[in-house]
Amino acid sequence: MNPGPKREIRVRFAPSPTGPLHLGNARAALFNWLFARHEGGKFLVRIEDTDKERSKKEFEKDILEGLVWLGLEPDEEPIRQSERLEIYAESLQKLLNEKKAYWCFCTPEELEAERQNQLSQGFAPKYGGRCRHLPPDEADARIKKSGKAVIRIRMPEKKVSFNDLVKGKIEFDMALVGDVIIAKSLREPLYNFAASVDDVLTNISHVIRGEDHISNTPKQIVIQEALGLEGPQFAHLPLILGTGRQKLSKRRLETSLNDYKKEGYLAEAMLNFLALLGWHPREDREVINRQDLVKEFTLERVQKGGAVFNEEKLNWLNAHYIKTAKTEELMEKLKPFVPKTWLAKKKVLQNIIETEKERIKNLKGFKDMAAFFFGLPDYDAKLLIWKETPKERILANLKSVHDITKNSASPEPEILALAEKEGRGEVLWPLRAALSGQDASPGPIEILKVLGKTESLKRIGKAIKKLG
RNA sequence: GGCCCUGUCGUCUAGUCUGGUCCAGGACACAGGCUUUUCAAGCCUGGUACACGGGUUCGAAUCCCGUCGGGGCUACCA
Repeated sequence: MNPGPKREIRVRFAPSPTGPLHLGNARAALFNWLFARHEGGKFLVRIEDTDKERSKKEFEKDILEGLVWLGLEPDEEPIRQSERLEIYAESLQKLLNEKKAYWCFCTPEELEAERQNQLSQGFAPKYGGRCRHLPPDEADARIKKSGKAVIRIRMPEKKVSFNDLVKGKIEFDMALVGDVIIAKSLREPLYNFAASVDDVLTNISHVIRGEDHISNTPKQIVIQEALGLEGPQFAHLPLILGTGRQKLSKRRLETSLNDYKKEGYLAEAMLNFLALLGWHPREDREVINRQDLVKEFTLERVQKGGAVFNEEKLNWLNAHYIKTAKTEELMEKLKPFVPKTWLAKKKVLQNIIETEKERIKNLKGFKDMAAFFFGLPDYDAKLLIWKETPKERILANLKSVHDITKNSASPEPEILALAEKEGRGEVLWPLRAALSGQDASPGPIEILKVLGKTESLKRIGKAIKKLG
């Protein structure tokens, strides 16, 4: 609890690979990373895969990939708890030898009956301590015979408090908790034990995690005390909530960060958004890049209350980052989202991106938005008509534009002049419709430039035919 | 039920520690307007919040007490 004055800052992100990396986890990872970078410390990743049934390699992969995407790569090779069983067994044996932990032979059925009984009488469920005073040699004999026993820690009946770096002082009465199970066997440690051992053995200085772990904290402190090792400081982050302050919806929870990537969100936008969920810089600033995030981040400014996930703001940030991105960079990011044939026409694609940039909401939507540049969609002749303008006038204007485009080296000023004379809507609308085949698109002159003379003439010609 | 955390616009939040400059500021969203060939973008304007009730004080979003609301945990899951 009393970190030395020069203790090295080491934080960890410790997900269990029982599901994809979701928003809550991603934010916990980000805050850890930010804290480490701000303090000049190290950011580590630990895979908590002690639950053999639920842990899956594919989830581990998803989590690690998500971190890479956000640029939150660990400073040391990630470690896996499943590969550290020896270490936990040793610590477990040590506690057993020192009588700080003991074997418990109660069956799950007995325990469940006890729990129900306590609940029905209005008591908080707690282990009664039947096996607490079994003589060690008797326990050893039984363990050799049946092999079926779990390990419990002797919970001291005292109050345990810690100074949470975001919540302040928190105190628990451990008399209410009782002797909790810390392992299913010597080689099957449970979460609270494995995490406690790892945090001290890997020299973690600050444990920054979701507040769903607050009630685990005193147990972990007791375990670390029993081990005789100096524990880390704790900081518990408010949870991300769903609409209505309810739990984040199942759908949202199951939406992995990588799904957002596939939907066309930029890592920068996601990072910015996640940072603002439960944290805020000193100044009123909504758009804040990675570098400034690192510079500004402190745990003191982390919000205490839960934050509702608000996708509209994410969308706005995403559009903002797209709008302000360099075309070259945008092109790189767009690559996985567009047909290969488009990529072959690099220069054209670049011009298209330039014209559509401020309209793009997400990378995925770009394809539909820009498709008309590569092939004129079929459209109804009615689309060419501007408001109440007679067909004949539209036709005449399109013909004039066709002539200008065909004969002039730089047709833009002349088209504009024509539009001034004949009416902007009467000239520009049908031109735009003819070139795009859509009711919404960038301006006609811009499209014309991207399309080039030949293709533009073809499209205008087609429109004239449609009207004629 | 018990234990713990938490409560400023619909949402993210500034302000709370160190009471007055806050009849509460910014952002997203929304509404209206400007611009405009369309859709966007941009610009301008607008509305909406200190959960409630008591104190303390000349004065409270800020301090104290209570109530209510929300969340987490209560596993041989993490």
